[in-house]
Amino acid sequence: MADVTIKDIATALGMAASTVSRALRGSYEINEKTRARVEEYAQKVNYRRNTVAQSLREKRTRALGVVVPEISNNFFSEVINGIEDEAFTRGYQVMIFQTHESFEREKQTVQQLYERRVDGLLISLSGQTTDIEHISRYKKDDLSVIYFDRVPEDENVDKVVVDSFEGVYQAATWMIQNGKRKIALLTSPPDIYITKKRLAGYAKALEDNGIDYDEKLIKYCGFEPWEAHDAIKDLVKNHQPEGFITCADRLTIDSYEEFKKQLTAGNTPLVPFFGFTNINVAHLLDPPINAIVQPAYEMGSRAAKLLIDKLEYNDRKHLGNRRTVPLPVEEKLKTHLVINFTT
Amino acid sequence: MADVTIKDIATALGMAASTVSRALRGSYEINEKTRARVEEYAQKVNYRRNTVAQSLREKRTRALGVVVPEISNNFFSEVINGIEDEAFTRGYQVMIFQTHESFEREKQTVQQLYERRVDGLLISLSGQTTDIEHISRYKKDDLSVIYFDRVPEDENVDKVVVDSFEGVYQAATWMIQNGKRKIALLTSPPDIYITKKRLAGYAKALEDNGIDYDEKLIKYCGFEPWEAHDAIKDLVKNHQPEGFITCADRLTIDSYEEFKKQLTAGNTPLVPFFGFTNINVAHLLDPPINAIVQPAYEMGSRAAKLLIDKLEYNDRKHLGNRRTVPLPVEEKLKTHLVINFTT
DNA sequence: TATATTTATGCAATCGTTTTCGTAAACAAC
DNA sequence: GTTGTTTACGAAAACGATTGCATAAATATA
Repeated sequence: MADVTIKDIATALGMAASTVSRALRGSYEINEKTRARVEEYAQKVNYRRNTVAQSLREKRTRALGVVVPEISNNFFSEVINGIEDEAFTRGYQVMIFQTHESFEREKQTVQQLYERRVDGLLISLSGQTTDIEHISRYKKDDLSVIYFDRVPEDENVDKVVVDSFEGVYQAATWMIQNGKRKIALLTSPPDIYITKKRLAGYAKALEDNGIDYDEKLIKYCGFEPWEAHDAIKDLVKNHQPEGFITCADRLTIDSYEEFKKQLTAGNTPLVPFFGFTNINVAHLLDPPINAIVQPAYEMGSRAAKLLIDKLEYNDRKHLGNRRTVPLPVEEKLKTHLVINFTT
Repeated sequence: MADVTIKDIATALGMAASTVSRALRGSYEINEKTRARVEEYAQKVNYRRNTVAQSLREKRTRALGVVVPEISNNFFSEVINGIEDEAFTRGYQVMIFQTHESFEREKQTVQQLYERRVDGLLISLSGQTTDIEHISRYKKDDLSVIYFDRVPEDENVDKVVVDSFEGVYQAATWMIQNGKRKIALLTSPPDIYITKKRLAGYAKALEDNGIDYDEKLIKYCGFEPWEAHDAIKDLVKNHQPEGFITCADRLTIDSYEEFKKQLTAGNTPLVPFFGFTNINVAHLLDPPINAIVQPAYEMGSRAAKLLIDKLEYNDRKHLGNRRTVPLPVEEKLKTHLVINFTT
């Protein structure tokens, strides 16, 4: 049978659709008895409101779009977890999409999300994305956006990030305190914003401890496993680092894999290995891996909270309160070290 | 500025909304010149169709609902990956929700999804779910459903599962071929459908090799880590198994953790450890873990394909072709063993 | 030239809800 | 008993896109 609509209920009960609508949403101007009748009947015929119609009418969907490079990545799935929880408790629903690191797909996805009229967007940019015209072309009134993790450099957008400077600084400092001076750093491509932060944290730790910065210990890698493998091979062969720091979830696994291979082959001594990683089995690896853990869940829930707050603020502004445009927010979350490997 | 609508374009170009609509969707009955004018103008004013309105009118959303216990679980995120890819290429979008193993939340979520008028639903049941009235109460015409992984026993529903009987059978057989006879099995609670399958596979492998079935080597665990920990402790202390097989992703990690602890403490010899797991670092663990790998990505894409095929079949039926009700489908996917540990 | 047929477009209803604006009926105030 | 006020509800117009039906203009046929 087709769905039962508000109109059906109205006819059945001999009243107007508007009355049923009001009764169902508990309007104060409906008589208690009428409300009870409507509710009872609605229950009986298993009425379910049609959110599509409601969204059209109200010009809002109570849906949020989430765009990430890859869902099956511990970090992102934890972030999504956080987003979903916050959204759920605030009565929003979440549509999730992945770009597979493709700019084209990101562009398409954002457009589709806009066409679906999601109320807001939470996005972590693809590896290929260099500018955000494809996102910012939508008016802020039409689509609120919060960036997280992989954010644009742009000053005028809201974002939630991790303090990578601090994270790398801490990891490098730990290395140095444990007597290591030749510390290899594997990180993302050089022109990305976040790469610069990481490099700066690394450099600062060295500087603070009077160690010379050696360009040859730095490797820039993309998303292909072989890039990490090659980097490790080269480092081991030509520079024999006394410790490794890797700066992304995938990168960490890929380099660790090769590192372990080199270790087993006897090409490198057992040295500490630090990774920006959220894998939940870091302590079960052998040799264990030290982790710079990003508060992924929290990043998600904070970003979602920020977005929803913004949406509800936007709503309020229509009530005629004078509008003070809120400044762009940048939330910076702290990483923490998990030491599984001790020298 | 508010969105530009089809009507806006119509007024601007001095034509009717219907003409614009037809031009935009490339109807054959629109003059080439008119179409070009409309398209050019639409482009210019950055027109985006409003999917909400379209969905209301067409009575379909081209959205699929996905409900899983937990997103941040390698298995499920891989499944989602598969779903999303298939859906994307077929022009559907995906809304993802998690139940956190709660029946109440599952019920709420399914209802919300229905109210949103998703065209179909892909669901893996929560740990607390024992019957599916909360799902099947929606008429099949209104909401097509495909179950995957954690499916109901019901014969009348479509599902995609893994051949757990075979998976466990193979793992147990491998153990036996490697000279192990006292094989511990850690699995899900006893009354669940899938548990029975797993037990049967285990029992059959023993039987085929003339080994007695020992009830004491079987442990049933829920989702709490301590349950796995306790199970391992007890097994090690009282039965000294010559091998372990665990039957779920979480369970595998939790038991392996305790197993490793016991191993380090010298309470158990180094014996093979088999897990139903999709973690991508199984080979990097020490001792390495043998995996019964489930084709998670494929499970997702198959389920999505099944669902979309069904939806499009349902559409066709309105064209008046005589309707043959398709029988419920059960697709059974093969697991495969990944041997990282050799005796 | 009158009629039939295409071709290209407009009109208006529809999808299911919400909401603004009325307005009868009931009640209160004087 | 006339004039306000509530109270409770109905009528109708949105929201934006699609589509069946009607029709004017252009072309073809007789």
